[in-house]
Amino acid sequence: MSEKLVLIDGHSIAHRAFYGVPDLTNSKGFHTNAIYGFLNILFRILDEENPDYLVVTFDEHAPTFRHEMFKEYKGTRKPMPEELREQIPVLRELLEAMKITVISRPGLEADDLMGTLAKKAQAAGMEVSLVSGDRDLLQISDEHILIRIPKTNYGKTTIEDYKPDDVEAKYQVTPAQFIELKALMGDTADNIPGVPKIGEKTATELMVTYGSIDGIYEHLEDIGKKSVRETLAANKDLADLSLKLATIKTDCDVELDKESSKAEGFFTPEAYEMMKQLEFKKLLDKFSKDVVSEKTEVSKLTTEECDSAESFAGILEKAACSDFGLWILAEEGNIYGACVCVREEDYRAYYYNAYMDGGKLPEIIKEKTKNISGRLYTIDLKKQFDFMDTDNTEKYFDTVIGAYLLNPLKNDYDLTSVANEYLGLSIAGRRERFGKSDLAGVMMTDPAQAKSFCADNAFIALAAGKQISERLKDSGMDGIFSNIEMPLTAVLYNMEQEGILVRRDELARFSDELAVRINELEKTIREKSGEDFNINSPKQLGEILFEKMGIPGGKKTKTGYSTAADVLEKLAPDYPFVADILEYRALTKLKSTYADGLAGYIAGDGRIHTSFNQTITATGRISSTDPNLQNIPIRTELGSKLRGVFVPKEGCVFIDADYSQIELRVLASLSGDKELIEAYKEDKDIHRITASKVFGVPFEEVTDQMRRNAKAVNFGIVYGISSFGLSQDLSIGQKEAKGYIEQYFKTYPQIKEYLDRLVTDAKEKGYSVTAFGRRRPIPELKSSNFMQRQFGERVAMNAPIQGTAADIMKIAMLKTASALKENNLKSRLILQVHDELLVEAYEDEKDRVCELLRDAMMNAADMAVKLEVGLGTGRNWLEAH
DNA sequence: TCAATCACG
DNA sequence: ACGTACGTGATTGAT
Repeated sequence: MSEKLVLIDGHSIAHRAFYGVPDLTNSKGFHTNAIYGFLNILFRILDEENPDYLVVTFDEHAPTFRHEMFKEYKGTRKPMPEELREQIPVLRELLEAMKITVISRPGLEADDLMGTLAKKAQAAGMEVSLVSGDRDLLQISDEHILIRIPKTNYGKTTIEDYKPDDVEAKYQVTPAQFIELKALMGDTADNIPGVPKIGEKTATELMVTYGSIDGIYEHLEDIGKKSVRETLAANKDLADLSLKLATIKTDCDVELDKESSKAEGFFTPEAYEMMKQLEFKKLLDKFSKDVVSEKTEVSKLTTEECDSAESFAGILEKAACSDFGLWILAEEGNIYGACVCVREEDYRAYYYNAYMDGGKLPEIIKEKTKNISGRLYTIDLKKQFDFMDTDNTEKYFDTVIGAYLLNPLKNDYDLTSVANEYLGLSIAGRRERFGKSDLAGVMMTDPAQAKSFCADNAFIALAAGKQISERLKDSGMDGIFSNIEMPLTAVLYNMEQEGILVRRDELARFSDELAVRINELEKTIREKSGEDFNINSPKQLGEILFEKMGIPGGKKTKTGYSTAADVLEKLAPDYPFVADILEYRALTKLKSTYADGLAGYIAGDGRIHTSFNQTITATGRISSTDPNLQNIPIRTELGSKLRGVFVPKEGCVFIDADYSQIELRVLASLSGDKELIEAYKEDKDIHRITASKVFGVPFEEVTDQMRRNAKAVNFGIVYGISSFGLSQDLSIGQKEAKGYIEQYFKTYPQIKEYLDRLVTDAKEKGYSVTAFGRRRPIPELKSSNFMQRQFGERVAMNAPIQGTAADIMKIAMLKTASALKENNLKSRLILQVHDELLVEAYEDEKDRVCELLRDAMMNAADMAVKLEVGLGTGRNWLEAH
């Protein structure tokens, strides 16, 4: 079989990708969409073609022979936007790292290099595929030269393939004629004034009839259309020039170096490193698959398999005398195996396959990890807790949480990403190894794979964990890691296990009630609009509202009209129809997300078990998913009824405790602002006091409007205020908003100083810090983009405040959990909503729990401003709040 | 898979 | 001249 060569037009493909792939930047604000799109096309071509050789060509900045031929020649491509231009050198660097031959020559365009290489390769008996976004290349198409033109649409790439037959089928001309056709149409040199331009239809007709531009000029008199005839007649020279400029050279001084152009070995560590910087997660997975075999040797891990549960127990017991890795292979409550990893000279892993004999393993693990003298390193501790003791967390080290603390901005802290970041190892993740099959299946079909997966986890937990541990110490975060995050993992695990009881019947009834009103609204909306459309589609709704019904209220979003609530609310008083839409929206939201949505999560025990995620937020808060129980409605009366379906179990009541304005109190404390601290000491309505001070009126004379404004400013301050943001929130002019802010800072001058300091410090360090030492990197502060920098500054002001409040709440949770335990109480923490805790308390423990809860929360941190806690009890969540 | 929307703190 | 409040997650329609 003949050898195959793939040639890629680097500029043209990057260009196409740039416009075809949605805007993409890495966390440093560097645009990456062209590179990303290019690589996608590259890998797709490689997969499809499996070529022997691969060459990428680029244009050079230097003038080409075409410029010499015609001084006003500017090339056929549009000028590049900066976001694309900056990507080209990085792309070339990456290709170099992948050991891909890149050819460019001053004085020649990529087309010419490809044309020459293609024709030469064909002459040497090779099959050639030429990939470009530029149809001019079709002239090169030949018996053994396939032209491939990728089109990137909506993120999907399709490739049009052209052999000479295909060119003829589509354009009715041969490849050789094709370029004459393009020249005739004038679009190969459209920046040259005076070049004749003939429409595609006419041009094709002429080419088909006369075969070439020369042929056309020979029969100029025969051309029927006067305008066409005259255009051509007037510009013969320029038509010839246009053709010359568009003709691709096939005789450049360039040769294919077979040795260096071999299409193999792209997956180098250097390339991996670059892709990591670019944050191409999907492509990294592709890489790790290919690099994994070579890398595991470097890791020097040897794995032994224990032949009995007893021998595994012995090894675990011995390992637990010093630091060791432990990872349990389990799924949905079933345990399939476990692996211990220790560091002797190299890393040694001991695996036990418990598939046939799972019964003993949980006991062994519980018993042997009870009193360990070293530290137990693992990955994703919360999931491992099904088979581990939740009590002695001070001995545990979860690499996932550690890696999160070191950089809370990442998306993943899994095996693959931690191994790569802290050890430079490429370790395949679960999906890559097992796909979607469940562990039960893997244990049967490929137990060796299960073993190596389990061993890798134990190994990486230990090896990466040591690195992470060091870095935590260096950054002063070992304290929050060991004293807050690790014990908190156990608390969260227990909360998830507890779950919360939900009245399924009430939920269904509420859903039915909503359905009735929704149907009515649907009918009214259709009648009033005279149209049968999908009200849930913002696109369709926007068209009905602003086009068909002619309601004023211009465009906003990229895709069309904004129909967001804040826009519609301004229209609602004048248009009852809009008010109907708003009500419809509110009700369908309640029904789909909450009434119906929550019902789907009720487990066999009648309770909803959410997941509390400890490694998601940038600020240190926890988040809740599947379902999210941190956004259950409360702000509207109708919505708040949903809280009524969350109830304590028989014999219990709910105790709800929430911090009063914790973020503002944190701000007052951290800034040390005398006025604000004093205001809090007065123990009166803080927004009213602020209004009184800011607007210079006696406390008693503050109007509701003034209080509202002051409250908005207080919020704004915490978010990293801007006059625009405040003006939007209050629907006032930006000038007026600016005035409020100035007055506020005059009232509380140390707040201003503090916020400025936060920004300065963060700029200097590159990260912000909470009162407890939790860091958040803010790369945006170094951005060349004004918007991004501005965002970075707001983040620098907000993160320490939100983050400190989050730290305090976490401490309060730990205190609460320990206090419940120490007092041998059966009451349990079940929910956390950022500044609120919900406890399912036994009736007879109610008073003690109230006391202990208030105590834990108020004393979680010693602040300049006292932390106030509001307590409530009730037979459901709504009542208790 | 993304954008728009809206629920919460 | 730009075009913004901070932090989340779920549902929907369009692609």
